[in-house]
Amino acid sequence: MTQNPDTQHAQTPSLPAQYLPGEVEQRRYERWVAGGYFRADAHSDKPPFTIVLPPPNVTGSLHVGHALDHTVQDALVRRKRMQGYEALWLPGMDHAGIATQNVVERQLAAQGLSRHDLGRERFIERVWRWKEESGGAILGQMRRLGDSVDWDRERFTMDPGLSRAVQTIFKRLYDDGLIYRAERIINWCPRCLTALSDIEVEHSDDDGELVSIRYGEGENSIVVATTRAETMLGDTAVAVHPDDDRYRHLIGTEVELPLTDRRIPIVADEHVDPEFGTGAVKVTPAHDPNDFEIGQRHHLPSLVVMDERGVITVPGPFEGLDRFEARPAIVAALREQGRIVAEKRPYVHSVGHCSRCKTTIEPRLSLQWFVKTGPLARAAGDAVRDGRVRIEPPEMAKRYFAWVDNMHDWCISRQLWWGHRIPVWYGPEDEVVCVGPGEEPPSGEGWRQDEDVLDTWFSSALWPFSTLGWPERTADLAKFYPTSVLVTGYDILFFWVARMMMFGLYAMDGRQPFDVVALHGIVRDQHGKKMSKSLGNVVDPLDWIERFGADATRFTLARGANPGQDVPVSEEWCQGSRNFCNKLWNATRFALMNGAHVDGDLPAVDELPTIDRWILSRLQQVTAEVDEHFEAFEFAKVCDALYHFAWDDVCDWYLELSKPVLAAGGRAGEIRRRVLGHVLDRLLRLLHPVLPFVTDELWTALTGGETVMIAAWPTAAHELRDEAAESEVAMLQRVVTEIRRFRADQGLRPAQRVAARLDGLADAGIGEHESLIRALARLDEGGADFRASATLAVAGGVAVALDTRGAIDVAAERARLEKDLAAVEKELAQARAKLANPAFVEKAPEPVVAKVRERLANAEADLARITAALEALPA
RNA sequence: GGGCGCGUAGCUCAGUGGGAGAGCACUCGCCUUACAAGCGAGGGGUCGCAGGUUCGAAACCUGCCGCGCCCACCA
Repeated sequence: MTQNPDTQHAQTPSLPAQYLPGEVEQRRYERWVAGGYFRADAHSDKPPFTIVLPPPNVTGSLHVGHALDHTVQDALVRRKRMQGYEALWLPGMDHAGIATQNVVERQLAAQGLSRHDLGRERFIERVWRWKEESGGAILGQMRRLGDSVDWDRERFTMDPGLSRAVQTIFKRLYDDGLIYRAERIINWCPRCLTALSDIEVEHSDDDGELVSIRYGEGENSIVVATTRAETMLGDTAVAVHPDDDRYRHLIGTEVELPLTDRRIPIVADEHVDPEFGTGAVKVTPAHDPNDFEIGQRHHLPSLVVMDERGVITVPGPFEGLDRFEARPAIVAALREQGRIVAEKRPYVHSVGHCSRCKTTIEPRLSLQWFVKTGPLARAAGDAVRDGRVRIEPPEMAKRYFAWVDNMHDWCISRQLWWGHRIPVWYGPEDEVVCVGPGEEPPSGEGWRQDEDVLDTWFSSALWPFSTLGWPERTADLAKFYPTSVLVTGYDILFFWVARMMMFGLYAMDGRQPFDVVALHGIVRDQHGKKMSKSLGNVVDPLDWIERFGADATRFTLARGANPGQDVPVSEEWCQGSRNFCNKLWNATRFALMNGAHVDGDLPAVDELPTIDRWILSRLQQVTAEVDEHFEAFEFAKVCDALYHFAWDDVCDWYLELSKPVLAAGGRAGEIRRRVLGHVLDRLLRLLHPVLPFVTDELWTALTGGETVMIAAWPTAAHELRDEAAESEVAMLQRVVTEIRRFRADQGLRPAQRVAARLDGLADAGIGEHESLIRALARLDEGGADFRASATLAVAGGVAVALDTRGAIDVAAERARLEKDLAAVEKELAQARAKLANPAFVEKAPEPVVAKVRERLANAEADLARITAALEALPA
């Protein structure tokens, strides 16, 4: 790193030349917490703005996806707080039943232990210890990210209060007939040894083989096709379509089931597709959901042929074999009997896997608890349909409807230990008593509580109101429900959002849990690939925070966050964000060194020079854009607008244009100091939601205020919009850029002073800025002795001539002019063609036509100017 | 099988009816006293393909090709 020691000196700036996030972030966060700025007051008069944090699982630490989620929420909350809302961001964590239990079981396994070695009570104690450890790590990460959550209201899904909420709603649903217990086919994980809900099953296309097996003998035999030969031991029928002529004569007869001593009926069922396979289906009601339905319709018995680990239990040669060992063994045995008619391999079909451990799901007949989703799901769909709840982006609503409108009953019992125990007691005479909170469970001989716990999403579904104190009628609930925005990834739309809707509407008497669902995408790597340990492209947010700062990390994520779209990130982009923070740092540092300050009102507009009116006008425009984009959850656009305003307008132009007047001092200098202070003040406020740390550090240094956190959010002042100033500065910028390009083309080094005369500035309306133009383009006053000239292209048909005293590189200049000429001629041809088209002139809106006319005029003027310049070039 | 989305510069993405953009990367020149984590200038795209609508299409419609995701009781 080259650094001129002389530049480090003199003014003894109070701020170092580089932004060093580490120390600043820690100090700032402690002050925010100590100042109580994160605390929300349920009794204030301010309008509420509420976000409940989607509770992270206590399974480890936060990943970069959480960092995105938190950044978005923090930005929303910080802005609303500045806007004067009573802003509550409520933090907490999820006990994450099966996921957490698996983590702890893996830890035990490493010591050669299983949960059964410890027993239920000691195992749960062990999980609680892990929860403290993991939870503590997560809280630390949230602080590092800068989350402005109300720590006094932190919740955990297994807190006593939230557990009461679980019991309360369970009891209420049970009494309303919306929770029931039944023997059904459920998704069973033979490794986790628990039932799973439909959405905890991931389907993938796996290779299998479809074998055709002849059941029965001779004329009355029938051939069935299956991918799961091992389940044939549990077959209790063969089904064919009632209209299938091939099999009509067999309906009502029985066939011998091979490898067993049983005979099974052939039944007719509409469900069978005559086109598929042989058109005859083996029916195994205990091991296939469709077959179960067929079995119900035809009163078939259900034979369970496997235990909970997927091991065959039918006495005989296959007993004790795992289901995947049994399959080839049974096929081999059948082949020996000459019963395998055809095999098709590989046959790709969809197979369900446990979302936690990837084990192949075994559909299994078992007695479980269910939520009857029909009425709840209908209400959840209607709330979105009638506009009470808005889903952003709206396209995602389609997915939501597709799901809530086709929802099966929800299996909520889990054969786990970590979670909310099902509040149901069974009596000695098979009595069933659902026990509400505060009620005494039945006691006495033979009574026992259900061993199972609830699906972890059952308690998550209560999160927007259980965290506010429900079922008590708390001040929090009155003030902060419904919550304002739910921010989460589209990947848990079904898992969580739909279920919060169902339970929220049910428990809160039809009041929705949130007004808006703002969905973001998944964080991916710089090539759009999903992050995974095996690809080695996982980003640890703490790593980035350490190296680039929390603000840079947040900015990188927010900058990629288009609604509902995945967010690609990379280390280089985070570096870029860090650089942006540093840019802000140095801009403010420059301003402070030059005496910029914030006090009182701005000078009257008519007293302001063009340059100030221009930057103030741009500021209003950006303020309006930022507000618009915030309201639309367009965080990428919020970041983009502020990035370009800060870097391009403020740093590259406004500060550069200000250097002469700041150096000169006087009244003009004083005005500039105040406007500069004002612009930075507002810019830092606008950036604060996304970049909380660096903006607070700079804003307090600039203004002497307490914290930018509670500074008022800027509103756009339309009276400060000034199109004349904007176009004047645009012209100035074009002239400066043209001269710089000429210099670059001519190989004139920046340090090389060039004496030159500028003509045409007054015609371009920027005559008063000549000295500024000279300063930015590094041109000295020219003498009379010009030997070469270059004429610069400028909009509006105005040419500004620049004559240099020294000889120029004629070839280079000619080449450039010829290139410009070609471009202008093309432009000219296009504009002429358009205007020559009567249909265009007639039908196109007037402003469009006017614009083309203007383009034509400009092009004509440019053509003349360039031609003249070419002719003026020495041969 | 059903549904959704995407295809724009080397990479990642904005742009939804009127002169092709940004960040990063790249080339050239610079320590020009806020910032080399910087400054200035520049190169680079028949907007997936083919039709259609329109005075005008990257944008709207249809089809095709390619990619991704979600859902599903495909024996």
